[in-house]
Amino acid sequence: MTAKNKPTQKLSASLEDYLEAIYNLQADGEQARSKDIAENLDVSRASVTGALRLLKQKQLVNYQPYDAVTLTNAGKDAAAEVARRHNVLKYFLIKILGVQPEAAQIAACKTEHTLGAETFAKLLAFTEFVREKQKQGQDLAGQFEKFCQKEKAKKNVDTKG
Amino acid sequence: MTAKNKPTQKLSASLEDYLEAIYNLQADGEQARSKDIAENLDVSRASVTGALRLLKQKQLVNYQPYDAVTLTNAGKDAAAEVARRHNVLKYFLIKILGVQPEAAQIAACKTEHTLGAETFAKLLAFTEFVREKQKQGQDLAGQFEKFCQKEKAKKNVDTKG
DNA sequence: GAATATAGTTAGCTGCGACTAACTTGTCAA
DNA sequence: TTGACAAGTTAGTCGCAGCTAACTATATTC
Repeated sequence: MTAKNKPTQKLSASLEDYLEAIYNLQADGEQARSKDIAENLDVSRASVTGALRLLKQKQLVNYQPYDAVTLTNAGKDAAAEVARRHNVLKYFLIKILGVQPEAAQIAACKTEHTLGAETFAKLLAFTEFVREKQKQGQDLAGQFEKFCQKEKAKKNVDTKG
Repeated sequence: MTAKNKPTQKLSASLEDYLEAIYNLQADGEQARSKDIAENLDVSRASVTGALRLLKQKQLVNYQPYDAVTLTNAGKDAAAEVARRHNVLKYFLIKILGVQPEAAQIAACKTEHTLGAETFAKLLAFTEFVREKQKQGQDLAGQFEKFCQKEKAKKNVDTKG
C-alpha cells in the first residue's frame, strides 16, 4: 500500500504531463533526459528545465542539473495515477465509444487532468460492466458501432433526399 | 441555419465560460450584469471587465462600459455550442454513469472545452443508443447501477475479510 | 588533449487569466 | 439635489507556462 495517506499536492495539468512523460520514458527502459522529455511533450528544452525545478521543489523528481532525472517514490505514485487515468479514459474512448485511436490519445491527454475521482471510478466500472456483458454474450460495443453506422446512413439519406 | 459556415474562432476555455455564463443568465430572463457574471463564475468583477473587452474584440458580445451586456448572433451561436457540449456531457455522466449531479456539473464544466467534436458526437450517439435499448426493453443504466452496487459489496467483503 | 557538436541551463520576454486597490459612474433615498 | 452606496472600470501585480537567444557543461572524435 504505497499510494495511501499521501498529501498528494495538487499539480497543474502541465506538471502532471511532465511527470507522466518521465514515467513513460522510464517504463520504456530509457533514461529520461531533458531532451527526450522535450521531444515527448513537444516543448522547448528550456521549458523542461523549468518544470524539473518545480517538480524537484515538490520532491517528485530527483534532479541535479546536468544529471539524469528519476522519479522519487512520491513522483512515481503521482505519475502512475496520471497514467492510470489516461489509460482508463483511452480504453473507454476507443473500445466502447469507438473513437479513433489518435483522437482518443489527444482527448485522453487533455482530459485526464480534469475529471474527478468519482467519474474515473465510474468510467472504469463501466468498462468492466461492458466486459461482463461481453462474457454473457452481449457485445455492447459492437451493437453501438452498428447503431452508429445506421444513424450515419440515415443522415446521408436526409442530406441527399 | 444560423451556426453553419462560421469561422468560429478558437476561444480559450476561460472565454467560453464567460460566454456560457452570459448565455445562461439571459436564458433565465435576467440581464447579464458584470456583477452577476462575476458571481456566476466566482471571479472578480475586474476579471469580468477584462473578459468582456476580449469578447467584444471578437465580436461575440455587445459591450459598452457601464452598460448591460448582450450576445451578438455569433456570440449566441458560440455560447449555444458550449452549452450543448455541457449538456451532452452532463447527461451522459448523470444518466448513464450515475455520477452525482454536483460532481457531474463540475466535471462537465471542466471538460466541455477539451473533448473534440468526434468524441462529443460519439457520446451523444451513445446516449441515444442507450435510450434505444431502453425502448427495446433493456435498461442498461439500471443494469450498470446494479453492477456497481455488486462491486461495492464485493469490495466491502474484501476489506473486512 | 583541443575542437566541436550536442545537451542542458540561464536570462529575459510574452500572453493569459486571475487578483487587489483605487478610482469613476450610476442610482436611489433623504 | 446631493450624498452615499453599489456597480463597473482602470492600473498595476502575480503566477504559470510557454518561448528564444546566449551561455555552459558534457561527450565525442580526431
